Amino acid sequence: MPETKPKYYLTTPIYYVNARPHLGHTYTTVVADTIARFMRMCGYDVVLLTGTDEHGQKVERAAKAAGVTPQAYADRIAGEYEQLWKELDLSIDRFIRTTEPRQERAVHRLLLQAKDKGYIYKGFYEGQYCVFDEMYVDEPLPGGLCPECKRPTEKVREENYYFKLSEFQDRLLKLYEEQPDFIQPETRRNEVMAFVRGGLRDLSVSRTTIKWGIPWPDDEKHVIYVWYDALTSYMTGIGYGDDEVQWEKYWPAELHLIGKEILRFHAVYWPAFLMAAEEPLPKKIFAHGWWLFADEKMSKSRGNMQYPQPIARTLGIDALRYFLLREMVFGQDGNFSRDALLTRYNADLANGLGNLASRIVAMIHQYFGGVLPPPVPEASLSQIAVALASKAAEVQDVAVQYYEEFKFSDALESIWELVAATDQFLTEKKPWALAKDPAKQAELGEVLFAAAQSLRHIVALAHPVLPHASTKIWKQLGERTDIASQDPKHLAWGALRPGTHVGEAEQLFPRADKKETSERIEAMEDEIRNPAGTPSTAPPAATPAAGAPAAGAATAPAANAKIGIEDFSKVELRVGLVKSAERIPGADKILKLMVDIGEETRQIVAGLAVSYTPEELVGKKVVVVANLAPRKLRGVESNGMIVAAAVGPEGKPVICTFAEDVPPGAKLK
RNA sequence: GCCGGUGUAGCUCAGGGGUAGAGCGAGGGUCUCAUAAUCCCUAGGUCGUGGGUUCAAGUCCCACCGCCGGCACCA
Repeated sequence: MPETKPKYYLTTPIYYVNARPHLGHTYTTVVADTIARFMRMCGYDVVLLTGTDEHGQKVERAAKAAGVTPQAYADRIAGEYEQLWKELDLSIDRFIRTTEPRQERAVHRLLLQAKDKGYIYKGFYEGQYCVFDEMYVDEPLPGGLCPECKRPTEKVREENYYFKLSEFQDRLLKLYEEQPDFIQPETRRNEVMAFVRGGLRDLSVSRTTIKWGIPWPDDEKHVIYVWYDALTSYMTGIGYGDDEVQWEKYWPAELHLIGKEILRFHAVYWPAFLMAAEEPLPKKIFAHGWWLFADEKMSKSRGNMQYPQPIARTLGIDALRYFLLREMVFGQDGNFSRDALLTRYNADLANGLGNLASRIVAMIHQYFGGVLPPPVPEASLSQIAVALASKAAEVQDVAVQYYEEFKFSDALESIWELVAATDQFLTEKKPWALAKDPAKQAELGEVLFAAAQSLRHIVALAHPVLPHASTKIWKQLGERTDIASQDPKHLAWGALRPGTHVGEAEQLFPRADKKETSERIEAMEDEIRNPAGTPSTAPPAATPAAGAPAAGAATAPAANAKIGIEDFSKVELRVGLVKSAERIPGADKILKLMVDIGEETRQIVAGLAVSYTPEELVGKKVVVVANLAPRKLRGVESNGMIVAAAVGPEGKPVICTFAEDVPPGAKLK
């Protein structure tokens, strides 16, 4: 027994808890999970770490806005992360929270190691400070404006501890040169090198303006800089300062997977911190790109936050994973759209893999009573089966190579070449025709065996990306072995065992009606973005064209909590008279209404089309939520909401109207 | 502003001196085992613009335009 499995330690970022987990976090973690699964299949002893970074100014402030303690706030968001990873069934081995006691011990230890070597000193930070954003501003022009909020800045002098980053310039450059793949992709490496060549200033690694953090050892006025804290958690998570055996075994990390926005911290500060403490350096930092939405970065202020749950719950976890890995070239930015998601889903998963599995399994049932036909002796493989077998071998090599290079989209593309080749193979060999001729039973068996074999290759190779669907198909083929322990480099053609019973054909990826599914996903997203009963925290109509709550948006609502009259009075309800109503092209559930609410006529988009025709609504008196922040639905701006009862299992809307005549604009209380 | 990248079929992109490619979408046809799935055929695109080098340029050089990223303490 090989007890000396090589180890492979990889990390996602330790996510900052000032935001709820969204598609971006999900992407990184899904990539990490895919690599972890692949490496496990290849025989590595894999540890995948993720976690939450819970200290710092922004958390302190968000907690204050939510009216809870920072710890309570962090607990809530950290819980959301843990719950999401669980829902997505990610193979996470360790979860670290920076507010755990072991983290403080670890951070102190790493810091003191650096301090003992003389890399930490006390100094003064002096510069223009923005009180509102609580941050120092570059280019300390006295009286200059804050680039973030455009408010005047003040000159501030703060006592800080410093890290002698300036001493590491040469050592860092040497690292990047000697280990060219330390930073990937290459453009990122170039950026970092240019940055480091430009000279490094010492880094202040403590703050006195914040309370929420790990206290400086023996100087309680100071709190340790969040990045020093967060980066150290990669070590804490595997036992640094806590479990020496684990620590010795797994450190250094083979891979830190990050988003490009936090590259510098990982590629410059982190190795410097480790050099200072004389600890081994991680092997590789890989910075991936962002998901863009209509070419915009996802952000709360743009109101285009995208969450993974609606996709996972409508199309399945594997479909979400497939899309994320197939659509984005790893390392570059990618565009997310629901349309692209559904196109990929239908084309590749439903029509492609799902249909292929279904036709093969169905034919084995139909023609062989569900018992896998006997294998083909190598020598008698027909020409076409030989071609298919060699295609499978080729795809295997290519896909493995791509996985190793983290080129997931290429890996999947090549695996899908085998899907297409197998479909072609069936089209050419026509097993349904062979089945009609009793003399061709053996040939029929060969064809189906070869097709089943090819499918086995496909799902084994796709397993890191599609862990659930691949396992189901694996079992449908009568495999008793564990797909997760197949070595993708050594898949044997002909390894299927004949005579075993194949499972029932199951539709793993039912074709999705684009329009209907898209609307379902959108509705679920709205629900996550603006959970029912959450008063919008956005200032009334202050932000243009955005429906997302502003600061403190991470506030999750306490479910069904009682509210006081003062909360209710925040909602402005008015009588509205529907002046006109029309359908919106491409949307069959919502209508665009013009509603007279007294002093003005508002454009409101309402989800009433399933219950009412536009004609029915015109002239109706309705209840309007008048002070709702504007938002866009299907590209059409909506400035308010029509109150309606949700009836029946589908929640069909029934509008609320008045028994007696009321003037438009009258307030409800 | 400086540095780097990028601009190719409706969409996403590959191709880096020698008669323009793939996937998806769309149109037509085919089979019927299968999820109205599969398979086959159909893209004539000034390869951002203008110069240049060359027998020959998406492919090399120069300039310009558009877009993206980086240019330190924001996770």
